[in-house]
Amino acid sequence: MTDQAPKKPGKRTQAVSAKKNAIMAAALTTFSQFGIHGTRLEQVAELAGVSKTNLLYYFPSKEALYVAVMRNILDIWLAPLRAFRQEFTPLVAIGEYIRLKLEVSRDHPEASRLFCLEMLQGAPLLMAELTGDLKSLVADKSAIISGWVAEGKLAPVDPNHLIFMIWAATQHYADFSTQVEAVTGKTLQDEAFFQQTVDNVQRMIIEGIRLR
Amino acid sequence: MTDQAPKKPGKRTQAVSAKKNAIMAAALTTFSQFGIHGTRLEQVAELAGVSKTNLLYYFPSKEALYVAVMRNILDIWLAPLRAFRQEFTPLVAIGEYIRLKLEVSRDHPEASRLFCLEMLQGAPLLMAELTGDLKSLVADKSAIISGWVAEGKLAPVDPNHLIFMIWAATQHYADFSTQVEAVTGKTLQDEAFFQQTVDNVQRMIIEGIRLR
DNA sequence: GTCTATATGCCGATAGAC
DNA sequence: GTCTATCGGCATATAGAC
Repeated sequence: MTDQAPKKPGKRTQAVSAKKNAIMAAALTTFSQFGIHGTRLEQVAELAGVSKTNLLYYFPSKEALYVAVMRNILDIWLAPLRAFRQEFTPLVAIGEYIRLKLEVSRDHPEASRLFCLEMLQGAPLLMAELTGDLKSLVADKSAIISGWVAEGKLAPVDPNHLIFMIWAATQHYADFSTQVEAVTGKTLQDEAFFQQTVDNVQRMIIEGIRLR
Repeated sequence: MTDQAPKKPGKRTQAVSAKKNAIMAAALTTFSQFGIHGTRLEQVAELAGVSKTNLLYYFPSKEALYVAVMRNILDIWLAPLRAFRQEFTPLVAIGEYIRLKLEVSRDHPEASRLFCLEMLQGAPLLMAELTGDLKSLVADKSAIISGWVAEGKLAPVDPNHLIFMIWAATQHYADFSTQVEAVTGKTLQDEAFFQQTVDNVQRMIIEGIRLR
Protein backbone atom coordinates (compact mmCIF):
# COMPACT_ATOMS: atom_id res chain seq x y z
CA MET A 1 0.00 0.00 0.00
CA THR A 2 3.01 2.31 -0.05
CA ASP A 3 2.59 3.81 -3.48
CA GLN A 4 -0.79 3.43 -5.11
CA ALA A 5 0.05 6.05 -7.72
CA PRO A 6 3.14 4.77 -9.56
CA LYS A 7 4.62 8.09 -10.61
CA LYS A 8 4.49 10.39 -7.59
CA PRO A 9 8.04 11.72 -7.46
CA GLY A 10 8.24 12.02 -3.67
CA LYS A 11 11.84 11.64 -2.56
CA ARG A 12 11.27 8.52 -0.52
CA THR A 13 8.70 6.96 -2.81
CA GLN A 14 11.34 7.13 -5.53
CA ALA A 15 13.75 4.92 -3.64
CA VAL A 16 10.98 2.49 -2.83
CA SER A 17 10.00 2.27 -6.47
CA ALA A 18 13.58 1.71 -7.48
CA LYS A 19 13.89 -1.21 -5.13
CA LYS A 20 10.55 -2.64 -6.18
CA ASN A 21 11.62 -2.37 -9.79
CA ALA A 22 14.88 -4.14 -9.09
CA ILE A 23 12.97 -6.96 -7.43
CA MET A 24 10.47 -7.18 -10.25
CA ALA A 25 13.24 -7.28 -12.84
CA ALA A 26 14.93 -10.11 -11.00
CA ALA A 27 11.60 -11.88 -10.61
CA LEU A 28 10.92 -11.59 -14.33
CA THR A 29 14.20 -13.31 -15.07
CA THR A 30 13.55 -16.29 -12.83
CA PHE A 31 9.79 -16.55 -13.33
CA SER A 32 10.20 -16.58 -17.08
CA GLN A 33 12.70 -19.40 -16.91
CA PHE A 34 11.43 -21.61 -14.10
CA GLY A 35 7.82 -20.54 -13.66
CA ILE A 36 6.30 -19.42 -10.40
CA HIS A 37 6.68 -22.80 -8.72
CA GLY A 38 10.18 -23.38 -9.99
CA THR A 39 11.59 -20.16 -8.63
CA ARG A 40 12.65 -19.66 -5.02
CA LEU A 41 12.26 -16.32 -3.38
CA GLU A 42 15.80 -16.61 -2.12
CA GLN A 43 16.99 -16.78 -5.71
CA VAL A 44 15.01 -13.69 -6.72
CA ALA A 45 16.25 -11.81 -3.69
CA GLU A 46 19.87 -12.63 -4.38
CA LEU A 47 19.53 -11.58 -8.02
CA ALA A 48 17.96 -8.30 -6.93
CA GLY A 49 20.59 -7.70 -4.27
CA VAL A 50 18.23 -7.79 -1.29
CA SER A 51 17.51 -10.27 1.46
CA LYS A 52 14.61 -12.66 1.24
CA THR A 53 12.95 -11.06 4.26
CA ASN A 54 13.36 -7.67 2.72
CA LEU A 55 11.77 -8.83 -0.48
CA LEU A 56 8.78 -9.97 1.51
CA TYR A 57 8.60 -6.54 3.05
CA TYR A 58 7.98 -4.97 -0.34
CA PHE A 59 5.81 -7.75 -1.74
CA PRO A 60 3.58 -9.50 0.78
CA SER A 61 3.76 -12.87 -0.95
CA LYS A 62 5.26 -14.73 -3.86
CA GLU A 63 1.98 -14.68 -5.68
CA ALA A 64 1.61 -10.93 -5.22
CA LEU A 65 5.04 -10.49 -6.78
CA TYR A 66 4.07 -12.72 -9.66
CA VAL A 67 0.91 -10.73 -10.34
CA ALA A 68 2.82 -7.44 -10.23
CA VAL A 69 5.30 -8.75 -12.79
CA MET A 70 2.56 -10.06 -15.06
CA ARG A 71 0.75 -6.75 -15.08
CA ASN A 72 3.92 -5.02 -16.18
CA ILE A 73 4.71 -7.25 -19.10
CA LEU A 74 1.24 -7.20 -20.60
CA ASP A 75 1.83 -3.62 -21.69
CA ILE A 76 5.09 -4.51 -23.37
CA TRP A 77 3.38 -7.33 -25.20
CA LEU A 78 0.43 -5.26 -26.39
CA ALA A 79 2.29 -2.09 -27.38
CA PRO A 80 3.11 -3.14 -30.96
CA LEU A 81 -0.48 -4.13 -31.68
CA ARG A 82 -1.76 -0.84 -30.28
CA ALA A 83 0.67 0.92 -32.63
CA PHE A 84 -0.82 -0.85 -35.65
CA ARG A 85 -2.25 1.92 -37.82
CA GLN A 86 -4.81 2.13 -40.55
CA GLU A 87 -3.23 5.26 -42.00
CA PHE A 88 -0.36 3.42 -43.70
CA THR A 89 -0.69 1.22 -46.74
CA PRO A 90 -1.44 -2.38 -45.77
CA LEU A 91 1.94 -3.84 -46.57
CA VAL A 92 3.79 -1.03 -44.81
CA ALA A 93 1.63 -1.29 -41.70
CA ILE A 94 2.05 -5.05 -41.51
CA GLY A 95 5.77 -4.91 -42.23
CA GLU A 96 6.18 -2.36 -39.49
CA TYR A 97 4.17 -4.44 -37.05
CA ILE A 98 6.41 -7.43 -37.74
CA ARG A 99 9.51 -5.35 -37.11
CA LEU A 100 8.15 -3.99 -33.83
CA LYS A 101 7.23 -7.44 -32.57
CA LEU A 102 10.66 -8.78 -33.46
CA GLU A 103 12.19 -5.88 -31.54
CA VAL A 104 10.18 -6.95 -28.52
CA SER A 105 11.49 -10.49 -28.99
CA ARG A 106 15.00 -9.08 -29.08
CA ASP A 107 14.73 -6.51 -26.30
CA HIS A 108 12.29 -8.23 -23.93
CA PRO A 109 12.70 -11.95 -24.46
CA GLU A 110 11.99 -12.69 -20.83
CA ALA A 111 8.66 -10.87 -20.98
CA SER A 112 7.76 -12.84 -24.08
CA ARG A 113 8.67 -16.10 -22.38
CA LEU A 114 6.72 -15.36 -19.22
CA PHE A 115 3.74 -14.45 -21.33
CA CYS A 116 4.12 -17.76 -23.14
CA LEU A 117 4.41 -19.64 -19.87
CA GLU A 118 1.22 -18.09 -18.59
CA MET A 119 -0.52 -18.99 -21.81
CA LEU A 120 0.57 -22.62 -21.58
CA GLN A 121 -1.10 -22.86 -18.20
CA GLY A 122 -4.33 -21.56 -19.61
CA ALA A 123 -3.70 -17.94 -18.61
CA PRO A 124 -5.26 -18.15 -15.14
CA LEU A 125 -4.15 -14.62 -14.43
CA LEU A 126 -4.64 -13.02 -17.82
CA MET A 127 -7.94 -14.54 -18.79
CA ALA A 128 -9.85 -11.35 -18.00
CA GLU A 129 -7.54 -9.26 -20.15
CA LEU A 130 -7.57 -11.83 -22.94
CA THR A 131 -11.31 -11.95 -23.30
CA GLY A 132 -11.67 -8.22 -22.71
CA ASP A 133 -8.92 -5.85 -23.85
CA LEU A 134 -7.13 -8.19 -26.21
CA LYS A 135 -10.23 -9.61 -27.85
CA SER A 136 -11.61 -6.19 -28.69
CA LEU A 137 -8.19 -4.89 -29.72
CA VAL A 138 -7.82 -7.81 -32.10
CA ALA A 139 -11.35 -7.24 -33.36
CA ASP A 140 -10.43 -3.64 -34.18
CA LYS A 141 -7.31 -4.56 -36.08
CA SER A 142 -9.02 -7.46 -37.81
CA ALA A 143 -11.65 -5.04 -39.04
CA ILE A 144 -8.94 -2.86 -40.55
CA ILE A 145 -7.44 -5.85 -42.33
CA SER A 146 -10.84 -7.03 -43.53
CA GLY A 147 -11.43 -3.54 -44.87
CA TRP A 148 -8.25 -3.70 -46.88
CA VAL A 149 -9.28 -7.06 -48.31
CA ALA A 150 -12.72 -5.71 -49.21
CA GLU A 151 -11.18 -2.69 -50.90
CA GLY A 152 -9.00 -4.98 -52.96
CA LYS A 153 -5.80 -3.81 -51.35
CA LEU A 154 -4.89 -7.19 -49.95
CA ALA A 155 -5.26 -10.82 -51.01
CA PRO A 156 -8.18 -12.56 -49.36
CA VAL A 157 -6.91 -13.78 -46.02
CA ASP A 158 -8.57 -14.46 -42.70
CA PRO A 159 -7.48 -11.57 -40.45
CA ASN A 160 -7.34 -13.68 -37.30
CA HIS A 161 -5.08 -16.28 -38.86
CA LEU A 162 -2.86 -13.57 -40.26
CA ILE A 163 -2.48 -12.01 -36.83
CA PHE A 164 -1.80 -15.42 -35.29
CA MET A 165 0.88 -16.06 -37.86
CA ILE A 166 2.60 -12.77 -37.12
CA TRP A 167 2.47 -13.38 -33.38
CA ALA A 168 3.74 -16.92 -33.78
CA ALA A 169 6.54 -16.15 -36.22
CA THR A 170 7.88 -13.23 -34.20
CA GLN A 171 7.58 -14.63 -30.70
CA HIS A 172 9.18 -17.85 -31.80
CA TYR A 173 12.57 -16.14 -31.85
CA ALA A 174 12.21 -15.26 -28.16
CA ASP A 175 10.33 -18.25 -26.81
CA PHE A 176 12.30 -20.86 -28.75
CA SER A 177 15.58 -18.98 -28.78
CA THR A 178 17.26 -22.05 -27.38
CA GLN A 179 16.18 -24.03 -30.41
CA VAL A 180 16.96 -21.22 -32.82
CA GLU A 181 20.42 -20.95 -31.35
CA ALA A 182 20.95 -24.72 -31.39
CA VAL A 183 20.10 -24.83 -35.09
CA THR A 184 21.65 -21.61 -36.41
CA GLY A 185 24.21 -20.73 -33.77
CA LYS A 186 22.81 -17.21 -33.68
CA THR A 187 20.50 -15.09 -31.51
CA LEU A 188 18.60 -11.88 -32.19
CA GLN A 189 21.28 -10.09 -30.20
CA ASP A 190 23.44 -10.59 -33.25
CA GLU A 191 22.74 -7.49 -35.32
CA ALA A 192 23.15 -9.16 -38.68
CA PHE A 193 21.00 -12.10 -37.73
CA PHE A 194 18.31 -9.74 -36.47
CA GLN A 195 18.21 -7.90 -39.78
CA GLN A 196 18.16 -11.15 -41.70
CA THR A 197 15.28 -12.36 -39.53
CA VAL A 198 13.26 -9.19 -40.05
CA ASP A 199 13.80 -9.37 -43.79
CA ASN A 200 12.85 -13.02 -44.09
CA VAL A 201 9.79 -12.91 -41.86
CA GLN A 202 8.55 -9.72 -43.52
CA ARG A 203 9.10 -11.10 -46.99
CA MET A 204 7.48 -14.47 -46.36
CA ILE A 205 4.39 -13.01 -44.76
CA ILE A 206 3.99 -10.04 -47.06
CA GLU A 207 4.53 -12.04 -50.24
CA GLY A 208 1.94 -14.42 -48.90
CA ILE A 209 -0.74 -11.76 -48.71
CA ARG A 210 0.24 -9.37 -51.47
CA LEU A 211 -2.43 -8.79 -54.05
CA ARG A 212 -1.78 -10.05 -57.55
CA MET B 1 15.07 -51.38 -14.68
CA THR B 2 12.00 -53.59 -15.22
CA ASP B 3 11.77 -53.34 -18.98
CA GLN B 4 14.79 -52.09 -20.81
CA ALA B 5 13.38 -53.28 -24.14
CA PRO B 6 10.04 -51.51 -24.58
CA LYS B 7 8.29 -54.00 -26.84
CA LYS B 8 8.86 -57.45 -25.33
CA PRO B 9 5.36 -58.93 -25.26
CA GLY B 10 5.84 -61.04 -22.10
CA LYS B 11 2.49 -61.51 -20.36
CA ARG B 12 3.48 -59.72 -17.18
CA THR B 13 5.63 -57.09 -18.81
CA GLN B 14 2.58 -56.12 -20.79
CA ALA B 15 0.55 -55.22 -17.72
CA VAL B 16 3.48 -53.31 -16.29
CA SER B 17 3.85 -51.33 -19.48
CA ALA B 18 0.15 -50.55 -19.49
CA LYS B 19 0.35 -49.10 -16.01
CA LYS B 20 3.51 -47.20 -16.79
CA ASN B 21 1.84 -45.79 -19.87
CA ALA B 22 -1.19 -44.70 -17.88
CA ILE B 23 1.07 -42.93 -15.43
CA MET B 24 3.06 -41.27 -18.19
CA ALA B 25 -0.09 -40.12 -19.92
CA ALA B 26 -1.34 -38.56 -16.71
CA ALA B 27 2.06 -37.03 -16.09
CA LEU B 28 2.10 -35.49 -19.55
CA THR B 29 -1.20 -33.79 -18.83
CA THR B 30 -0.07 -32.18 -15.59
CA PHE B 31 3.54 -31.55 -16.53
CA SER B 32 2.49 -29.77 -19.70
CA GLN B 33 0.18 -27.48 -17.80
CA PHE B 34 1.99 -26.81 -14.54
CA GLY B 35 5.57 -27.75 -15.29
CA ILE B 36 7.59 -30.19 -13.26
CA HIS B 37 7.63 -28.04 -10.15
CA GLY B 38 4.00 -27.11 -10.36
CA THR B 39 2.71 -30.67 -10.46
CA ARG B 40 2.26 -32.83 -7.38
CA LEU B 41 2.81 -36.55 -7.65
CA GLU B 42 -0.46 -37.07 -5.81
CA GLN B 43 -2.22 -35.27 -8.65
CA VAL B 44 -0.58 -37.43 -11.29
CA ALA B 45 -1.35 -40.57 -9.34
CA GLU B 46 -4.99 -39.69 -8.98
CA LEU B 47 -5.32 -38.91 -12.66
CA ALA B 48 -3.71 -42.22 -13.53
CA GLY B 49 -5.85 -44.11 -11.06
CA VAL B 50 -3.03 -45.34 -8.84
CA SER B 51 -1.76 -44.43 -5.41
CA LYS B 52 1.12 -42.07 -4.95
CA THR B 53 3.23 -44.81 -3.38
CA ASN B 54 2.43 -47.11 -6.25
CA LEU B 55 3.50 -44.50 -8.73
CA LEU B 56 6.84 -44.28 -6.99
CA TYR B 57 7.14 -48.02 -7.30
CA TYR B 58 7.11 -47.75 -11.08
CA PHE B 59 9.11 -44.57 -11.36
CA PRO B 60 11.81 -44.09 -8.72
CA SER B 61 11.45 -40.31 -8.60
CA LYS B 62 9.55 -37.39 -9.99
CA GLU B 63 12.48 -36.40 -12.13
CA ALA B 64 12.78 -39.91 -13.56
CA LEU B 65 9.13 -39.74 -14.54
CA TYR B 66 9.67 -36.38 -16.16
CA VAL B 67 12.60 -37.66 -18.19
CA ALA B 68 10.62 -40.69 -19.33
CA VAL B 69 7.78 -38.46 -20.51
CA MET B 70 10.13 -36.09 -22.32
CA ARG B 71 11.81 -38.93 -24.21
CA ASN B 72 8.42 -40.10 -25.44
CA ILE B 73 7.22 -36.81 -26.79
CA LEU B 74 10.37 -35.99 -28.70
CA ASP B 75 9.45 -38.65 -31.23
CA ILE B 76 5.98 -37.23 -31.70
CA TRP B 77 7.44 -33.81 -32.25
CA LEU B 78 10.06 -34.93 -34.77
CA ALA B 79 7.92 -37.36 -36.79
CA PRO B 80 6.53 -34.79 -39.26
CA LEU B 81 9.97 -33.41 -40.03
CA ARG B 82 11.34 -36.91 -40.61
CA ALA B 83 8.48 -37.48 -43.03
CA PHE B 84 9.48 -34.43 -45.08
CA ARG B 85 10.40 -35.79 -48.50
CA GLN B 86 12.44 -34.57 -51.41
CA GLU B 87 10.48 -36.71 -53.86
CA PHE B 88 7.44 -34.44 -53.97
CA THR B 89 7.32 -31.07 -55.60
CA PRO B 90 8.37 -28.30 -53.22
CA LEU B 91 4.96 -26.79 -52.64
CA VAL B 92 3.33 -30.17 -52.11
CA ALA B 93 6.01 -31.32 -49.68
CA ILE B 94 5.79 -28.10 -47.69
CA GLY B 95 2.01 -28.04 -47.70
CA GLU B 96 1.98 -31.61 -46.46
CA TYR B 97 4.46 -30.83 -43.72
CA ILE B 98 2.27 -27.98 -42.53
CA ARG B 99 -0.76 -30.24 -42.41
CA LEU B 100 1.10 -32.91 -40.47
CA LYS B 101 2.36 -30.44 -37.90
CA LEU B 102 -1.11 -28.99 -37.45
CA GLU B 103 -2.40 -32.51 -36.89
CA VAL B 104 0.15 -32.90 -34.12
CA SER B 105 -1.07 -29.62 -32.63
CA ARG B 106 -4.61 -30.98 -32.76
CA ASP B 107 -3.95 -34.54 -31.62
CA HIS B 108 -1.07 -34.02 -29.20
CA PRO B 109 -1.39 -30.50 -27.84
CA GLU B 110 -0.03 -31.54 -24.48
CA ALA B 111 3.13 -32.91 -26.03
CA SER B 112 3.56 -29.68 -27.92
CA ARG B 113 3.11 -27.64 -24.77
CA LEU B 114 5.53 -29.69 -22.72
CA PHE B 115 8.06 -29.36 -25.49
CA CYS B 116 7.51 -25.61 -25.43
CA LEU B 117 7.87 -25.51 -21.66
CA GLU B 118 11.15 -27.34 -21.83
CA MET B 119 12.36 -24.94 -24.50
CA LEU B 120 11.49 -21.91 -22.40
CA GLN B 121 13.73 -23.22 -19.66
CA GLY B 122 16.62 -23.54 -22.04
CA ALA B 123 16.01 -27.24 -22.79
CA PRO B 124 18.16 -28.60 -19.96
CA LEU B 125 17.05 -32.11 -20.81
CA LEU B 126 16.87 -31.91 -24.58
CA MET B 127 20.02 -29.96 -25.29
CA ALA B 128 21.91 -33.04 -26.43
CA GLU B 129 19.16 -33.98 -28.88
CA LEU B 130 18.83 -30.39 -30.08
CA THR B 131 22.45 -29.96 -31.01
CA GLY B 132 22.73 -33.53 -32.28
CA ASP B 133 19.74 -35.19 -33.93
CA LEU B 134 17.65 -32.10 -34.55
CA LYS B 135 20.47 -29.96 -35.85
CA SER B 136 21.54 -32.52 -38.43
CA LEU B 137 17.95 -33.34 -39.32
CA VAL B 138 17.28 -29.64 -39.95
CA ALA B 139 20.51 -29.40 -41.91
CA ASP B 140 19.31 -32.23 -44.16
CA LYS B 141 15.94 -30.67 -44.85
CA SER B 142 17.46 -27.23 -45.27
CA ALA B 143 19.72 -28.66 -47.92
CA ILE B 144 16.70 -29.99 -49.79
CA ILE B 145 15.04 -26.58 -49.66
CA SER B 146 18.22 -24.81 -50.73
CA GLY B 147 18.43 -27.23 -53.63
CA TRP B 148 14.93 -26.28 -54.74
CA VAL B 149 15.85 -22.60 -54.56
CA ALA B 150 19.03 -23.20 -56.56
CA GLU B 151 17.09 -25.16 -59.20
CA GLY B 152 14.69 -22.25 -59.51
CA LYS B 153 11.76 -24.21 -58.12
CA LEU B 154 11.24 -21.91 -55.15
CA ALA B 155 11.55 -18.22 -54.43
CA PRO B 156 14.81 -17.33 -52.71
CA VAL B 157 14.19 -17.88 -49.03
CA ASP B 158 16.44 -18.79 -46.12
CA PRO B 159 15.62 -22.43 -45.36
CA ASN B 160 16.13 -22.06 -41.62
CA HIS B 161 13.75 -19.13 -41.34
CA LEU B 162 11.19 -20.98 -43.45
CA ILE B 163 11.37 -23.99 -41.14
CA PHE B 164 11.10 -21.72 -38.09
CA MET B 165 8.04 -20.07 -39.54
CA ILE B 166 6.35 -23.39 -40.15
CA TRP B 167 7.17 -24.60 -36.65
CA ALA B 168 5.98 -21.36 -35.11
CA ALA B 169 2.77 -21.03 -37.09
CA THR B 170 1.68 -24.60 -36.49
CA GLN B 171 2.65 -24.98 -32.84
CA HIS B 172 1.01 -21.71 -32.01
CA TYR B 173 -2.39 -23.34 -32.26
CA ALA B 174 -1.44 -25.83 -29.56
CA ASP B 175 0.79 -23.74 -27.31
CA PHE B 176 -1.37 -20.62 -27.41
CA SER B 177 -4.69 -22.41 -27.75
CA THR B 178 -5.97 -20.42 -24.81
CA GLN B 179 -5.34 -17.21 -26.69
CA VAL B 180 -6.66 -18.58 -29.96
CA GLU B 181 -9.82 -19.66 -28.22
CA ALA B 182 -10.18 -16.35 -26.39
CA VAL B 183 -10.00 -14.47 -29.69
CA THR B 184 -11.87 -16.77 -32.06
CA GLY B 185 -13.98 -18.89 -29.74
CA LYS B 186 -12.72 -21.99 -31.56
CA THR B 187 -10.16 -24.77 -31.08
CA LEU B 188 -8.55 -27.20 -33.50
CA GLN B 189 -10.93 -29.85 -32.16
CA ASP B 190 -13.56 -28.05 -34.19
CA GLU B 191 -13.36 -29.79 -37.56
CA ALA B 192 -14.30 -26.74 -39.62
CA PHE B 193 -11.87 -24.50 -37.77
CA PHE B 194 -9.12 -27.06 -38.26
CA GLN B 195 -9.68 -27.13 -42.01
CA GLN B 196 -9.82 -23.36 -42.15
CA THR B 197 -6.55 -23.18 -40.21
CA VAL B 198 -4.79 -25.65 -42.49
CA ASP B 199 -5.96 -23.76 -45.55
CA ASN B 200 -4.94 -20.34 -44.26
CA VAL B 201 -1.54 -21.36 -42.93
CA GLN B 202 -0.74 -23.34 -46.06
CA ARG B 203 -1.84 -20.52 -48.32
CA MET B 204 0.00 -17.78 -46.48
CA ILE B 205 3.27 -19.67 -46.31
CA ILE B 206 3.11 -21.20 -49.77
CA GLU B 207 2.10 -17.97 -51.50
CA GLY B 208 5.00 -16.37 -49.65
CA ILE B 209 7.56 -18.68 -51.20
CA ARG B 210 6.00 -19.53 -54.55
CA LEU B 211 8.17 -18.71 -57.51
CA ARG B 212 6.96 -16.02 -59.90
C1' DG C 1 2.86 -55.16 -5.98
C1' DT C 2 0.18 -52.49 -3.01
C1' DC C 3 -0.87 -50.54 1.09
C1' DT C 4 -0.42 -47.43 5.81
C1' DA C 5 2.37 -44.90 8.21
C1' DT C 6 6.28 -41.92 8.71
C1' DA C 7 10.72 -39.74 7.87
C1' DT C 8 12.96 -35.84 5.82
C1' DG C 9 14.03 -31.55 3.77
C1' DC C 10 12.82 -27.48 1.79
C1' DC C 11 10.74 -23.01 1.38
C1' DG C 12 7.33 -19.40 2.09
C1' DA C 13 6.10 -16.61 5.64
C1' DT C 14 6.25 -14.50 10.49
C1' DA C 15 8.13 -12.69 15.01
C1' DG C 16 10.57 -9.55 17.05
C1' DA C 17 15.01 -7.04 18.00
C1' DC C 18 17.36 -3.02 16.33
C1' DG D 1 13.34 -0.77 6.84
C1' DT D 2 16.41 -4.34 7.64
C1' DC D 3 18.11 -7.96 10.09
C1' DT D 4 18.38 -13.01 12.62
C1' DA D 5 15.98 -16.72 13.96
C1' DT D 6 12.40 -19.81 13.50
C1' DC D 7 7.88 -21.71 12.60
C1' DG D 8 4.79 -24.46 10.02
C1' DG D 9 3.18 -26.78 6.08
C1' DC D 10 3.66 -29.41 2.31
C1' DA D 11 5.36 -32.87 -0.87
C1' DT D 12 8.92 -36.23 -2.08
C1' DA D 13 10.50 -40.32 -0.80
C1' DT D 14 11.13 -44.50 2.37
C1' DA D 15 10.07 -48.31 5.76
C1' DG D 16 7.87 -52.14 6.49
C1' DA D 17 3.55 -54.93 6.94
C1' DC D 18 0.63 -57.68 4.04
